[in-house]
Amino acid sequence: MKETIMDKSIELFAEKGFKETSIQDIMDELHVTKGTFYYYFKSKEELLKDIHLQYIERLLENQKKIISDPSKTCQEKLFAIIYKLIQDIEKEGQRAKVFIREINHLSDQYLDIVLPKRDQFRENVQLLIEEGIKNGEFRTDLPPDIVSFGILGIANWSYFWFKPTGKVSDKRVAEIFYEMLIHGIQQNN
Amino acid sequence: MKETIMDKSIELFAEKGFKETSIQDIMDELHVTKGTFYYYFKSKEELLKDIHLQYIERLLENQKKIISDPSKTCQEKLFAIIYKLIQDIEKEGQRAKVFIREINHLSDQYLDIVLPKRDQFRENVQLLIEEGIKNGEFRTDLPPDIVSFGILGIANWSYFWFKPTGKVSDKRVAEIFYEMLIHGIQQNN
Amino acid sequence: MKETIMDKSIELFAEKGFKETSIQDIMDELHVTKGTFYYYFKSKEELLKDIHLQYIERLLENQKKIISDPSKTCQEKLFAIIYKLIQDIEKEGQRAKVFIREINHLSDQYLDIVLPKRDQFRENVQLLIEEGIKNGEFRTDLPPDIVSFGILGIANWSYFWFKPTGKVSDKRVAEIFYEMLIHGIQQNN
Amino acid sequence: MKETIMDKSIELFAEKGFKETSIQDIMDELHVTKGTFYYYFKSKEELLKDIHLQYIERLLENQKKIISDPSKTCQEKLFAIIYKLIQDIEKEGQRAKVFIREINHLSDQYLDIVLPKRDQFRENVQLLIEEGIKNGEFRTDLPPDIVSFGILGIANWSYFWFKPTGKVSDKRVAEIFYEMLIHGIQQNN
DNA sequence: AATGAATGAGTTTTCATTCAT
DNA sequence: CATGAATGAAAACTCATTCAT
Repeated sequence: MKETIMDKSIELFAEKGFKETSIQDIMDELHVTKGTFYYYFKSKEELLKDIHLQYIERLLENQKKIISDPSKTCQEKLFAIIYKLIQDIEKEGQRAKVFIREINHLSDQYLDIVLPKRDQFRENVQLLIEEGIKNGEFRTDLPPDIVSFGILGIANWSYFWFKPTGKVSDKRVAEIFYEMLIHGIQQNN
Repeated sequence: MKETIMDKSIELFAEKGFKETSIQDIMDELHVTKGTFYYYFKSKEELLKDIHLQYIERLLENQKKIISDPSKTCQEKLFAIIYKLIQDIEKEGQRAKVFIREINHLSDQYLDIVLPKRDQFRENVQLLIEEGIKNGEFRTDLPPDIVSFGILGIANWSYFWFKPTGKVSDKRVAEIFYEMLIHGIQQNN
Repeated sequence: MKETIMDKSIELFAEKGFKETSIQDIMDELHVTKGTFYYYFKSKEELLKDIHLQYIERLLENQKKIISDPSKTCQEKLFAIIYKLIQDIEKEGQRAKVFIREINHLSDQYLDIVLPKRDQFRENVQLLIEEGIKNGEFRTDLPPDIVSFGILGIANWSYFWFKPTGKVSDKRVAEIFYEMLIHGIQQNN
Repeated sequence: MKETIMDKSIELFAEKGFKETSIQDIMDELHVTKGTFYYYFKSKEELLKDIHLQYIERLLENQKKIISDPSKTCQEKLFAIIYKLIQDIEKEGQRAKVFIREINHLSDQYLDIVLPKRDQFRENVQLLIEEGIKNGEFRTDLPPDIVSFGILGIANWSYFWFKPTGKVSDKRVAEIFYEMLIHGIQQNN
């Protein structure tokens, strides 16, 4: 039931927004009464925290798997991360939407738990860049932290416009972004 | 007065969020009564629409100025657009925050007015890329629409992390992102 | 309107209790909507605080008038205070009931305002006793603080049993208590 | 278990109030589930009734022991009753608090059981006074019913202010009140 | 005896909006 | 232009109670 409530709330939060979705709305769709919600969650905000935590933890896990693969170069790992992020929109689009859009409805108490994990995801990308710089895969004249923000910007922003139903596949988008990032958009003669 | 209300509401919307800010909150800070609000605005949502419209129109104007400058190459124009966007965070950070974050509180009726202008901003970037491809400045093997989304992702995402008070200036960030985009992050031997 | 709400709420709090009376109950009887309540009061608890404060301040005022009368002996003043307290049940019985019974529904924040005034009322009785001891009216071998608690106990407890409609008048009850206190209940031969 | 629930609920009712304490609160502290409560009690109100009944019955028993002691004078018996009441605060303070403060949360159905016993306790004091009047121990010019209310007022009110941890012992307080009642507070020359 | 899930009616509170003055 | 009062619909949350297991 707890899982059911989370799933349905993600669906509604993604569609209408956190503030616009009432507990009533969620429970109505599940054909159970409002009181039931509070048997499983302490508050609406706790539910949102759980959604965030579950999502970022899965994200970190995936990232870890990719990064710790010794058979891949840094460039390949970078592609894998970007691909995974965009691929997620298809399968976990709603979760991602909520994760990116509704973070500001968490109060400090919960942010203290969620934000460090979010930061770590970005930091791991930075570490990957740094490693790539050391081993000669990446340019030495670009600051890895800013670059990591740029890369995540490209990928995360997809949630605002990418439609899985469109004519361009998630893999193709990832490839284009990867190409753009690796070789730049300038024409080389 | 209308301008005063808009300014104060932007301030509060940016800080606390649209839903979290009541008309009362806004008017309290202006030391006028709630009723006054409805003399100047039909509804809270109309206020939000006005904020969005004002912002995107100024953005489009700036963009137009940059693009229509015949003395600049496409690459220079691209840099100018990125720089302008990031520079805005410093001067218009609150407006930008509201613009990016609170779009989903506009109902269809208002989205019909705002969204086309938003799209046009992105489309203009795409047109710039296309022009650059034609004149040999940009690579021909990358689809301009996806690239334009990527570029805006890099720039817009800054609103989530860029602190004007930090040790890296807006100009420097813009330069790094520009470099990254133009030449790519790969080390070339 | 604020006064009307207070009056009606005192009536209902006295009859049914603070917790048992909902804002709805109060406003229903006044034929206005619930929202109106929050135009006049910040919360239900603030209303209770206002009731307490209004009551204890009137009590202190009356007490001051009695005590500062130079034409009365301490014994006469003591009688006046007791009489006033019991007399109040007839006219202000509901207020008194709420004042005595519902104090524990005020949170610390409000208790800090109300309790010092309550204490002062008791302390003033103690000061009166002390003065009477000095001028030879009262026995020197009884501690004035405990005595003051005893006196207030006798008077305040009336709220639990005294019925203004009964066959004994408020004045008669005050006289009996006064006699009992002054000369004791022992038969002297 | 039933006894355990009663004990813990008295503790919590005394501390936070009847309405403010939920069944959940009580059972949480006992590390059992809410459902268990309804195996032992029909309702929350029945629990409160049981607490009241248990308390007043013990009180009546004690009173009976004191009153039926043929070796004591009425004055001695009166002292014993007052002492016992105040002494109770130390040992049974929480029970007493609930007994005095939460009576109004009992509905008529239960009041019919509890109130007669409460009244009887007071009436027994009245009977003691009447006996003392007959045998010449007490004044004949004071109505025994009102006097009994006064005596109980003095004693019961202690629950609102008497702190067992204070510097004055329960016995000393009882003695002072007894003296005050017997001989009065007036200075006799 | 005890549990765990669910209910439903109620509670306080918020707030966009209206409107006579 | 601006105010102050009122509305009404909805929100989050609480909790005594029930009941199958």
